[in-house]
This record gives sequence, C-alpha cells and structure tokens, in this order.
Amino acid sequence: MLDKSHKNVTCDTCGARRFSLFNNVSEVELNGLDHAKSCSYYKKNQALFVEGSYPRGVFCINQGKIKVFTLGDEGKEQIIHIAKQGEIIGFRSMFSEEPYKVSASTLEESNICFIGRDEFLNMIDTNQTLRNGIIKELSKELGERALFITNMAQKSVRERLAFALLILDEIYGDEQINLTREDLANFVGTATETLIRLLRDFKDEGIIETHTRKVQIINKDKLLILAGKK
Amino acid sequence: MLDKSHKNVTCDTCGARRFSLFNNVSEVELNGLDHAKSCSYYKKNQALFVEGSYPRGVFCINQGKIKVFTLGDEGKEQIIHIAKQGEIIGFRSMFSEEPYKVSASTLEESNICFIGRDEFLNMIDTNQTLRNGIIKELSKELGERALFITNMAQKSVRERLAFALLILDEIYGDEQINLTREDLANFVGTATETLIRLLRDFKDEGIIETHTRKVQIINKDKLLILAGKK
DNA sequence: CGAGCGATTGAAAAGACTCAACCACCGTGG
DNA sequence: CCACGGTGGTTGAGTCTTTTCAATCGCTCG
Repeated sequence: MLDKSHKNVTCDTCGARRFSLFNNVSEVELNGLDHAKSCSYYKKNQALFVEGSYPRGVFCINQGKIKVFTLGDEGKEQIIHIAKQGEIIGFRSMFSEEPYKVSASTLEESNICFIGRDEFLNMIDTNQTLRNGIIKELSKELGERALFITNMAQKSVRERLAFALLILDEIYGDEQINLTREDLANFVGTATETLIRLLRDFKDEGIIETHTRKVQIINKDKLLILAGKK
Repeated sequence: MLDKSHKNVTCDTCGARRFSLFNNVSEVELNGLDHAKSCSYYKKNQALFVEGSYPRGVFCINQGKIKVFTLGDEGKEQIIHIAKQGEIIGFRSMFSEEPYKVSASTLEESNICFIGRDEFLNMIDTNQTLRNGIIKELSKELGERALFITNMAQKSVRERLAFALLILDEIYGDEQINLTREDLANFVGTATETLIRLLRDFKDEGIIETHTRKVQIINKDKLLILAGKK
C-alpha cells in the first residue's frame, strides 16, 4: 500500500527522477519544478487522461504503472505502452497541439505529479538539455513503434506474446508481471481466450509459471528465440 | 520523366519547401541551407538509407515518393509510411543517436536533396521555429502510429485496406495510386494474394477501379465507412 | 454467503495464409 | 518486327491460426 499523504514528495528527493528526463535539471529549475508541480495519489484503474480531450499538462510518475492505450472501433483497448516510475507522459499531444490520441490509466495504485502546460513548455524552451532529451525520447519511441507495427503485422500471436513478455519483464523488473488477462491480451493484440490458451502452452513448455494472475518468466532464452530476437 | 540535371534546384525556388518544415526559415538561413545541401536524382527502387546503418544527414524530398519500411524476420517489408514531396526524412535516428530502425527507398524516380548532420543539427539548435516544427512533427507521427498499431491489431485486412487506400489517396492527390501489389500488401500488412482478392472485391463493389497496376478510388464514402471513419 | 468479475475451457466458424500454377504485360535482343 | 524471358499480377485449393460464442469455474470483496 502506498502512502496516500505524499504531498511531501519533492522533486529534489524523488527517487524516480534520476532515471527520468529531469535528471539533469539545475538546482534552480528543480526548485521551480517542485513548486510548479502538484502530486496526487491514484487508485488502481484511474484515468490520467482520455483520448479526445485536450492536454493541460504532463504527468510525472513517481510510483506506479500506467497503461497507455487507444480504443478501437469495437471499444477494445489496444495498449501501446506501459509506463513506469520515472517516466513523463502526456506531452506528445501538447507538442502536436491536438487532442490526445491515446488514453492513460493506472494499472496499480500510483503516485503521480502533474506539471502544468505553461511551466513545462517554458522549461523546454529555456533548457537545452531537457529539450534535447525530449526530442531524443520522441525519436526513440518512434523507432520502437515502427518495430511494434511490424510485429503486429507479421508475427503470430504466439511470437507477439513472447515479445510482450520480454518487454514486460523489463518493465516489472524484480516484481512479477501483474496484469489482468484482458490487459495482457490488449497489449499483445489478441482475444483474451487466445491469450489464456497460449499462456497455458508456455506453462506446459516450462517457459513461464503463473501464480493466479501473476506471471513469472522461467526460461528467458526460449522467449528470446520465440520472439525472434535470437 | 524528371529532369536529371537538377543540380540547379535551389531551396529558394523549391516548390516543395512551402509545404515543408523549412517553410518559415529566414532568408539568411535559407541561403545557408542551399549551400549546405546537395541534390541528386534517384531512380525507382533506389535506397536512401538502410536499417542498421548510421545516419549522416537528412533527406529532403523535392520530387517523388519514398517508402519507409522495416524488415520482418522473414525478410518481408512492412511499410510504415510513404513520404512525398516536401517531407524531410531520416532525422529520427539522428536525434535518438541510434542506427536507423527503418529503411527508405524510392517508389518512383525522385529528386532528393541531402543535408549533412552537422548543418541540420545546428539549424535545429539555433532556429526555434524549425525546432518546434520538428518536435511537433515527431509528436504528430507518434500519435498516428498509435492509431496504426491499433488498426493492425484490431481491424480485419479488409478494413485495413480501406484505411490504407484513404491514406494513399491523400498522398497521391490528383494522381492515381501507383504501387506494386506487393508494396500495397506490405503497407496493409497482409499477403499479396489476399490483397489482390480484396482489391477484386472492392472493384466488384464499385469502390475502386484498377487500371493495370494503378488504383483509382470511385466511392470514397464507402471506403470511409469500411475503414470505420464514419 | 452470495454476487460478480476475471479466468478458463470447448467447439465451431471464419479469416487469412501458403503453395502451386498460370497469365499478362513489357522491354530486350535477334 | 517478333520471339523470348522475366517480373509482377491473378486464381484456386487446402490448411492453419485465431476468433467467436457459450458455458463453467473460482476467487475476492462486501
């Protein structure tokens, strides 16, 4: 359980910051950032922002995991990305001056700070390092998405699941992967039933273990081969 | 047939520039740009850059169409984007300081200018308008790719073809869509045979006409409905 | 303890792919 | 001018993956 009275999280001591785009910010700016931000506790499955609305600022994840997704025509979610502590999300639509193309919701209880549009844009304009970091980040993600598209278009569900598990392994680190089957299916891009059947196969093949909803990777090598990475 | 002796294309008079990121560049910078660039004629199916190599600059399309694609594990191309005159391509990997994640080749004979890495990065650093244009462009594409991923994951091939034809309609404008069936299939993300069968269906339904390899859209409304845009 | 959501299984149907063969157009060289 | 070769386009048949629908199970929270 997270501490819900965390208004006292300061950027200065924020453990997530050292991995984030804000890691090289000067003391003065950090101070400004600290005053500009406001922190909140989010319950599981709470929305940060919703497709179609206009951005009013960016979200900085101090603690927790966030799914970023679009809604298909039938209302099915397609998870594009899962963000973790240290990541800043929601700035793309601010730059493109469009409504959000994606939605974001917490996957677990989270501490998230909010930085208003003007403060953020101002920092970008005045801080070259930060700005370059953002440009680099945008470019990197663009490359990742090209790969994502190719995987979706050309790989079987089985291969995509292997790929997805490897990504999730990175994201969850020491923890076990902890997603509903539906979310996992929506990340892989398949039907929930298909996903469940494949998880069983992986289990039978000794690649993973499942503990209720949690998934633990046993044989990473096999996953790498399956995903076509080896 | 394009004029192959086009070394005389100047940024000043470049017809494509007014639609490009360079449309708001000052006279002085334009002059610098003009001296920094070098122009070349490209035959059909010529590579601009290849996945895995390192970028040495960016390409500015004066005339022609370029496919941007990744190679899947089986060597099958997945076309991510088709660029046309006025677009600048190849800058993502420069920013992310990674090797190219995608390849780019001409779909038809083209005139393309090349701008070296240093000149380009220097312009980005000193010209705020240009820089913001780039950031905006990156962000926009990121949003488009989220949609692309969702389409790939959730739509049937039939729906994706409708979607693809609408995009191509924008790109080709007055001209008729002119791609090999294989390229079209690689854009839609399907097998060539499947694509051909669906084209026939669309033809039977009065949605398109085909003239040898060229595709002409007859009933855009139906396409919009099919693609789930209406 | 019951309600309800998430997880699981089975069976049938649909969509898409593969493979193999054949056709048609186009440029080349004789 | 015509035969030839090659690439790109088309068709058919069979197979396989994946989805859909329906039903059941089981954990968790009031």
